[in-house]
Amino acid sequence: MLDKMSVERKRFECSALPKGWQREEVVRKSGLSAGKVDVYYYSRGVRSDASLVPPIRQTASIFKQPVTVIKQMEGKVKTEFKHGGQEKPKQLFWEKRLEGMRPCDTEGNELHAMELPKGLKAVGPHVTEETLLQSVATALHVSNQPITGQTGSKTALEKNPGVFINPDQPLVQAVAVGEEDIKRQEERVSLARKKLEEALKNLKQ
Amino acid sequence: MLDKMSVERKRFECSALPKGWQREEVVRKSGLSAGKVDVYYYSRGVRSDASLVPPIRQTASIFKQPVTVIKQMEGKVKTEFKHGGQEKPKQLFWEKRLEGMRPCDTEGNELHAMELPKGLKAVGPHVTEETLLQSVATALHVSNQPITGQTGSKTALEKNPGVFINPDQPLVQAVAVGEEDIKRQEERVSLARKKLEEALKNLKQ
DNA sequence: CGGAGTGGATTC
DNA sequence: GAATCCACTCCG
Repeated sequence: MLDKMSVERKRFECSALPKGWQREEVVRKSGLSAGKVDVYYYSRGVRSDASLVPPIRQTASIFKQPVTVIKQMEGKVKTEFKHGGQEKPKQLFWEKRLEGMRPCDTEGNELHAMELPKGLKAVGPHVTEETLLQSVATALHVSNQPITGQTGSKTALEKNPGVFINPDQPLVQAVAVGEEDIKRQEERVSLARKKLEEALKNLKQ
Repeated sequence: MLDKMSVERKRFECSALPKGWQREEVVRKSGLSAGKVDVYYYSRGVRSDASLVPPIRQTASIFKQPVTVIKQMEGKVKTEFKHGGQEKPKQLFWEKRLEGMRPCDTEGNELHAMELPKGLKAVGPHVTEETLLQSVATALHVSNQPITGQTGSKTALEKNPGVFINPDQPLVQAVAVGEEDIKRQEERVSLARKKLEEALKNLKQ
C-alpha cells in the first residue's frame, strides 16, 4: 500500500534554516485549492500548555476581557475565592519555568525590565523579583478569575508552601486595595487624560 | 456584581433567521484565542438527545467511525457488553418516537422502504417491522459500541420488557453471526467487485 | 478552545 | 501565476 503520509506530508531539517528548525510541506487534499502546498516551520519544544502562555503581545481582541467588579461590605476585605474553573491541576511554582525569559524587540534586543511597585512582596522559597514580576504579569494576562495574590496566612505559607500555595494565584503576598489606593489611581488616570488632551490640541495646531 | 454573563453570552432572536431560530454569541474568555466569538444557532424544541438522532444523510466524515473487532473463543459467542459510554440514561422504547418518519429525496418524494433480512425478529410489545428497521438503522448509524441486539433471555424480555430491555441496543433479538454468514458476505462483496470492474472496463471502451 | 485545513487577498 | 500570508470554518 502506498504510504499516504510520505506523499502528502514531508517534514525535515533544512540547511537554509537556523539550527533546530524544521520545514514541513503539506499538500492540500481537497477543495478549490487542492494540490497546492502549504509550508510550515517548527522549532523544537513548543508546548501548547495554556497555563504557561507568557504575556506576549497578541491581537487587540485579547484586551476585550471583561472586568469583574466584586462588591463587598465597607471596611471588610474579601480574601477567599473558590479555585473553580481550571481543568488540570497546576504545578506548584510553575512560574519558575519562565525564569530567564526577557522581552525583546523584533531585532532581538532586550528591552528594559519593568519595575513593580514596592508594596509587592514575593511568596515562596527562592522566588526572585524577576519571578514575582513574571508571575503577576502572567496572572493578569491569562487568568479569568480575580487576582488576589496568595491569601494564606504568612506563617503557613513560609512554613509549608507546598501545602498552602494556591497555584491559581501569582506568587505575591495578598495586597489590600483601599479607598485611598483607588482615589490615587483615579487621579493618575485623570492626569493622564488631561495630558493626552493637551497633546492632541498641540498636534492639531 | 457586574453580570459577567450578559457581557460574554448573548442569545436572541434575529430577523435574518427563519422564525423560531435564535443566535447565540459566546466570547472566548481565555487561551490564545481569547476575545474571539463563537456563534451558535438554536431552534426550539430541538433536544440534544443524541440517542434520538435518526440516520439522516450527513457529510462523509460520519463514515469514519472505526470498526471494532472483537476476538473471541472459537464456537463461543460473546453476548455481554458493558453499557458504558453514555452520558444520560436512555428512555425505554425511545425508538417509537421515530415511527412514521420516512426517507425522502430532495423533492420530498418518499423513497421505497428498505427490507430487513428475514432472520431479524423484533423484541418488545407492539414493536412493528418499521420500528425494528428504524431501531437497527439508528443503532448502526449512531452507536459507538458493538451492536448485539437484545441479549437478555427471550422469556425474560417477553415477561418484563421494562426491566430487561437494554436501551443501548436496538429492539432486535440477538443475532448470532457464524463463519457461514461471514463467508456468504465475503462472496457477495467479491461478486460486487467483479461487477464493478466489468462496468469500468465497458466504460473505458 | 485549539488545531487542521481551506479560501482568498496580497505580493512579487 | 506562484509563493506567501492571514482569516476563517469546522470539528473533536
